[in-house]
Parts: sequence; structure tokens; C-alpha cells
Amino acid sequence: MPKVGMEPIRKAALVKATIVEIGRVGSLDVTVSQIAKRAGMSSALAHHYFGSKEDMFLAAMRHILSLYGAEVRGALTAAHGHEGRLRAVVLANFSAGNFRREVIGAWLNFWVLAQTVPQARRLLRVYQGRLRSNLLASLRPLAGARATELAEGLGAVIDGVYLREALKSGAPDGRAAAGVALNYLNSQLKDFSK
Amino acid sequence: MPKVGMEPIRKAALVKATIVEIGRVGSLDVTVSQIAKRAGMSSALAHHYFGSKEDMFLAAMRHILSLYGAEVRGALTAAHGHEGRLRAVVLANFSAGNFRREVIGAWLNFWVLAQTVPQARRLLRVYQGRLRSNLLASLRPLAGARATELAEGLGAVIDGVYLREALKSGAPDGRAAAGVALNYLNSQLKDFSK
DNA sequence: TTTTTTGTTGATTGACGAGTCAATAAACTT
DNA sequence: AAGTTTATTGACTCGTCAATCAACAAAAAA
Repeated sequence: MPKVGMEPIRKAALVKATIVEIGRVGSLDVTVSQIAKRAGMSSALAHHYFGSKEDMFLAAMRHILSLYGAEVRGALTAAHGHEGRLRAVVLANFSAGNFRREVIGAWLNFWVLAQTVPQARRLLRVYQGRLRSNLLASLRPLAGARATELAEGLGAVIDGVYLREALKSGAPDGRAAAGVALNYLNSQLKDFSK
Repeated sequence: MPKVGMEPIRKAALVKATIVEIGRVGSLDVTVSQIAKRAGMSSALAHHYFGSKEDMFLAAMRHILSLYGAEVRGALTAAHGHEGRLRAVVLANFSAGNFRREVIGAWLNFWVLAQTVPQARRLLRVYQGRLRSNLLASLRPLAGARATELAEGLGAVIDGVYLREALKSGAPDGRAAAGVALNYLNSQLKDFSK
């Protein structure tokens, strides 16, 4: 049975299963067996490919983060003007790929993981830094000295909307969620429109 | 040694210890022994007063929530006018009593708990509902039909700022945090000033 | 003063779960 | 063909921890 070249396939399956299970259970208290089972293999194999459960968590985080990054980059290439780019970044945060139950649940739990695991904290900081500089790049020409606080505020709204969504039930409404953040943006920009 | 009337004292000590330990460890993976030790008693006694660990968590949540509620109510009695009351509510969220490391850490983890434990979810919903109606009461006269979305947005900023604070290190700066939320409020209200 | 209630803990139980190991087998290398 | 690497798992170890129990002590009630 052993076909060679399984490693990337197994790893990808495990990463996906990790995210799904964390989202399903709603906490980091998922067993390696649960994850492995969902990924269609034994827990021993999971340990074989990832040294530890923590490694699995970190890989899952990196995966979500890189999907997120790709989505933002993609949105940016299609956007024009400072304001357009701002909107694009905000919208990307609530795109169909990112703003899903399981992913939202995973985010929340990664935040908790970052309290304990330095590596996880670092990853989250990288994400925050990127979001921040993306926003600042377009915000500075529009808001000058106040750009920093606006970026901070926008970031907080986005994270807050994610957090609150985790408490709701039913399918997330990305459009509505994005509306809350865009609303903030519009109102702030109005102060500089002329 | 057994002095009568220990129950409330022991329970209070446990609740306090629970919050501190969750904040310190940064997750819900605290053992009953850890909590009991910090509260100065055996784990058996902790189980004697609270039936289970989950009960302890819920009691800790209720405690934080009631402190929070008291703080908001207090701030409201001293505030004048719709705008004043709005600011008071926002500020209360970042008061010295609420916006502390351990409490912030506990909040984050209670949010996670709410994913799993229905009782915890209910408690969090009650808090959200109160915040919402407090904001709406003062927002409606100022923003009319848009009051709902503003309340939603303001709530998201507040939660977002809490969330982000959990990632930072060092003593939380309540003033700066409140500034982010107030900034949002001011900007939105400007749209209705005349 | 007996009895009951309240406070308290050390020791134990029972379950669960991360990580390891030994064994098996297919696929490549030489 | 012999040897090595890669894939795969069932069984096992070892630790941890929530929850319970048995036992002891002091206070309050009878």
C-alpha cells in the first residue's frame, strides 16, 4: 500500500482536519486521534509527520494565515486609488474564503494559543503587522498624522467583528460584517474629504 | 480549625483564584489543584463547594460580568446628556477595574468557553445585550435609524480592543484603549451634529 | 451529651490522551 | 538480490487530572 510521496498530501490533510476539528469542537481540546481520524489515518501517523500536536496547530495557523495573505494580495492588485485599496483590504477580511464558521472558530482559538505558545504569538503579530502596514500605506495620503490611530481603530473593528461572529450561530454574513467595518472607514474619511 | 460560615469566603477566594490563574496561564487548561492552591485550600474542598470545574468557571464569569455591570451602572448615574452617557459607557469598559491583564485574559478565555458551554454562551449574550441596549438608548436620539449599526460597530470596536490587548505585553493602557473607541464614536456622531 | 451539620484533607479511582515503539510492507537504490 | 528509505498502524507507556471517598474535627442543635 505504501505509495511514496505521501508526506505533503498527509500533511495537507492533517492541517485541514485540524482546522475543521478545532472549529467543530470550539476549542483546542481536540485529540490527535480526532484530527487523524478526520484526515483518514492513524494518530501514530499524524505524530510521524508532525512531531507534536503543537506543531500541527502551528501548521494550521500558518495555513490560515497564508490563505488570508493571498486573499488580501489578490484584492489589492485589482484595486485603484487609496480609498479603493482601503476598501479592498477590508473586504478581503470578510471574503467567503476567510469569513467561515470553522475559520472564525479557528482564529479565536489561535488567539488563545498565542497566549501560551510564543511561536503562535509571533505568527499573529506578523498578521497584525501586515494588516497595519497595508492600511497605513493608503491611509497616510488620506489622513496624514491621524493615519496611525485610524489603522489601529480599523484593525480593532475587524477583529471585533470576527470575535462577535464566533458567538453567533448560523452561516456568517460576510457582506453585513464588512459593512460594519466599511462604515467606520467611511465615517472617518469624511473628516478629511475637504 | 473549622469555623462556621466559610462557604461564601471560600467561594469568593476560589472565584478570584480562578480568574487569576486563567489570566496567568493564558488558557482554560488550569487544574483545579492550581486554583485551589492559590485560594489556599485543597482541591477536594474546591470540589466540595463547587460541584465541578465548569461550575467554577461559570461562577468566575458571573463575577467578572457583575463587576463590569456595576461599573457601567455607576458611570451612568454620573453622566449627563445622551452624548455624555455614551462616553460614560465606553469609558467604563476600559476602567481600571475592568481593563486589567488578568481580566482581559479571562474574557478571552470565557469567549472560548462560550463556544462549548451553553451556560457560558448565555452569560456572554446577556452582557452583549446590556451593552447594546445601553448604547442604543443614547444613540437613538442622536442617530435615529442608524443607531442600530452604530451600536453594533461600537460594540465591535470595544471587543476588538480587548482582543488585541490580550496579545500585547506590559500593563494595559485604558486611556489609550478608550481613545480608540471614543474616536469611533466622535467621528460617527459628527455626521449628525447638524 | 449525643447527634447532626459544616469544614477539611490525603489518598484513591478511573479515564483519557500525547507520544513512543516494534513490526510489517511496499517502493526505490545499488 | 540485498539494503535502504518511506509509509503505516496496533499496542503500549506514562503522566495528568477531575471527581470521589473515608476519615477526622469542631461547632451547633437536640
